[in-house]
Amino acid sequence: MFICIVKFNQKVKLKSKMTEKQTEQKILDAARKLFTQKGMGATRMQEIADEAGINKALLHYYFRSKQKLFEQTFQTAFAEMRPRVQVLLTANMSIEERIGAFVDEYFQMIQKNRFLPLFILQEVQRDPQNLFQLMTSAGFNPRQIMPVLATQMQKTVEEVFDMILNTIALVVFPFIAQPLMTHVFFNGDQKSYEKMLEGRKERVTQIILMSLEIQ
Amino acid sequence: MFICIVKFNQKVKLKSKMTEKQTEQKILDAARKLFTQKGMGATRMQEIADEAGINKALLHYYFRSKQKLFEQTFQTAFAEMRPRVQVLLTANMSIEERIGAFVDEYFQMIQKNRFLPLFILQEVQRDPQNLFQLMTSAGFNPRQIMPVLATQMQKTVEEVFDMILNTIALVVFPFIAQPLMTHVFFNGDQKSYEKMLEGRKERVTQIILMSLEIQ
DNA sequence: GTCTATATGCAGATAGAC
DNA sequence: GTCTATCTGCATATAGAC
Repeated sequence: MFICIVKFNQKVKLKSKMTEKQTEQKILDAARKLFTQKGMGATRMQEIADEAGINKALLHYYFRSKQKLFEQTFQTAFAEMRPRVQVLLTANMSIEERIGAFVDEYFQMIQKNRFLPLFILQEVQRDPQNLFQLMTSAGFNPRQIMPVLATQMQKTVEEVFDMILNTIALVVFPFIAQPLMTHVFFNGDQKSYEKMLEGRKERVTQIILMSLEIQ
Repeated sequence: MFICIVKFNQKVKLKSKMTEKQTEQKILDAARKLFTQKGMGATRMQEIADEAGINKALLHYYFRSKQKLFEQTFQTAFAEMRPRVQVLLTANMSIEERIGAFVDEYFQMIQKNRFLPLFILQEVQRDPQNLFQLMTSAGFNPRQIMPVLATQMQKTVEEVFDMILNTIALVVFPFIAQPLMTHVFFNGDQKSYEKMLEGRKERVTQIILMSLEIQ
């Protein structure tokens, strides 16, 4: 009798655990897709359920509330972009190579998460406290890199900050403005827009390197 | 008797017309402030009413629906940024001066409408068709400037497009990313961030002019 | 774990008094 | 024109069967 119960429990636990993982992941994928595309405020739980191919009630079973689902989704997304940025800025290369590599990696990351930047900017507007808290608990804190880079590059902190700002602006903006640019300048033809951006990675790197010689 | 009625009507009309203008303007100001800060989806009619110091029902009296209020608000905001951009690109100056003037004017415009860019980018995501229609009916169509500029500057259309994209990115991005940048790099101190941006107008102009000599 | 059915609350919109 | 009170619908969240 005792053995029987144990076996039963094990079986159930095993099965349920696998299903759990699958369903949970499906939900997170769906949530991420929709949250990043439309922002938290405009995304409906029903849409997430449909996208995940499950029932609305299951969302609450797994994540209790929309807010909690959002936080978990965001933390995952945010964790993905954290290590790359940091590692590159402390890698063992010349400044020029590191800038090139940084632009390169940053470009790739944004390309894989096209909606992430606008999503973050949106959420910062909507609920700054919440987002900053999430950032902190995700271990995102690139503040300290500025003085380190400054001494390594023999530049002032102001110049380094300017460089970082310019780099991010030139890399990120084409993606967040893509639908607008496509419509305004290419009559809605996305292919033309993307063709126009070919080789942009190299051009941006060149611009950043040149900008360092201005002062 | 007849005269009496006329006088009465005139008086009422006069009074109501003045009130109308005041109230309507108060609503539009409140709506613009909130829509541009939080986007249409996250802004509540109640919030707009509170901000305008009037009742929720009055919003519907003046603008029938939230959608209509939004459209009217947006058209006003959009009309403000249209003429500046166009005029500058056809002004009678050297290319260098025109780029400097363009950056200058664009900077000032964004500074006066800090939330407009992110607002536009958000709405493009949320409802592209609607926004593009509003843009068209606001007379915004800078597409034709690219080939004109290209011949004047003796550059390819691709190079001109790149220049425009870079300019907008470098000017606009610091504003849309301001809350994030302020928090991440300046520990929430907005003054420090803005101090860091001093003289940015000139630096951006320099970068753009230098970038033209790359190819 | 997953579903259907339902409760709860809120936001947009309307009715009607003044 | 402006208000209070109310309707309607939708979105989050819960209860409970399987």
